[in-house]
Amino acid sequence: MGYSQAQKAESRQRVLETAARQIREDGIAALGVADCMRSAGLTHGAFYGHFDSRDALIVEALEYAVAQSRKRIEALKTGAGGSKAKEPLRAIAETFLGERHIRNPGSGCALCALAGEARHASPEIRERLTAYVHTLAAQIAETLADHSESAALGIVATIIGAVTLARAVDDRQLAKSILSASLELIVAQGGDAA
Amino acid sequence: MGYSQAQKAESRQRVLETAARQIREDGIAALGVADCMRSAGLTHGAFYGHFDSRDALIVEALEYAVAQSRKRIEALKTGAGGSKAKEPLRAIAETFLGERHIRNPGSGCALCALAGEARHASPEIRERLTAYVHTLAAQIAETLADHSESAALGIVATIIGAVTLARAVDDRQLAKSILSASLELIVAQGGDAA
DNA sequence: TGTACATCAGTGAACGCGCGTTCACTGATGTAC
DNA sequence: TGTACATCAGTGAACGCGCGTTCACTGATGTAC
Repeated sequence: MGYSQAQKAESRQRVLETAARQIREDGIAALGVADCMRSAGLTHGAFYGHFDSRDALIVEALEYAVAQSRKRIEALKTGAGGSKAKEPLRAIAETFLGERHIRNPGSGCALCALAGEARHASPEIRERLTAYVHTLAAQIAETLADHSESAALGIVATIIGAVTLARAVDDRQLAKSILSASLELIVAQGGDAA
Repeated sequence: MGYSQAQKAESRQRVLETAARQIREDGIAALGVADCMRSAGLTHGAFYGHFDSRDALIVEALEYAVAQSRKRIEALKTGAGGSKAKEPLRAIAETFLGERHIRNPGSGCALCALAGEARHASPEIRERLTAYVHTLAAQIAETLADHSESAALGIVATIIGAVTLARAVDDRQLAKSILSASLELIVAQGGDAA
């Protein structure tokens, strides 16, 4: 068939983004090399021209997803998009606990999607998710009146638990109740202009 | 070899308990029929004399684990063992967020162990975990001053998130911080004699 | 500018392995006489 | 009470399938002349 070098880079990027979506959507364990390549518009044989192994792809895909999440939260904090950043904690919590995020794990927060699986994952995966917990807690602490790292960790736990449960449960009404109750609990912690 | 009928029932129970432990410890996906049978002291061929399929075993094992959890929380609420039931919310939270529970998922709360995997599990599994979320929330609501179902759901989210994260993270100090911050957040919600 | 050829991204068949499931067989149990 | 035999829990080999990985091959790209 023949492909230029630029096309190879594009292919690789497509595989990476597909994997980053798939691991968040269906879990790390469910990511199949052939399936991922097919979704990226290639056949499975081409895979090893781009990545050393399935595990290597997964680590890179996770890094990609985590970096993406970091940027988005930073944007929420500073109120990007020209909007006010009056209540950054509320903005962050509403985004995490919002219907859009709950229904689209594939493009959402990697920690929310993978926290439950992390315990069974490789050291590389756990390491990167652990680093992201630190980042997320620090980002949230900055939005608190007292900048409390401890309070921020409690909020992170509530967010992860609420998102995980809302997605786990097969009852939409219950999911909504979990999310609104958790949002309330979080903003009450703010001590902010909330 | 030859076995009596009583021994068959014992074997079945042993397989069930082994499975209930293994799904909580390593996840549903990781449960292998051969592995589970070996852990129960049998060979894999005997499996289908006890259960229709791997999926049937998993559903039954989950039911077993959930029933066990329900009873334990009920005991904590009423302060079983002769001890006081003065601060049942604190007692429950401390048990869930305690080191012992974090380090022993195999004998702990099924929801804490499987919440993250539930999204990818069969409808039967999700159904049973959803029912357990209702139970757990109701049990916790009873310990709150205003019996608020909503506040209870926020607390459940925080518990699940804290336990999931503490187990996910590869940094023991961070895990401890998450747990103590979450405990504080929960008891502050109490409005109780906390 | 045109032609020959080396490169290499991608293809698709094949391999090895693990796992869920099946099945012919074994031998102690416990009933029938 | 003792013996013959049907039952059936458990054994272990085998099967089929899916998946990660390998590899010989294809054919467009882009360089050398």
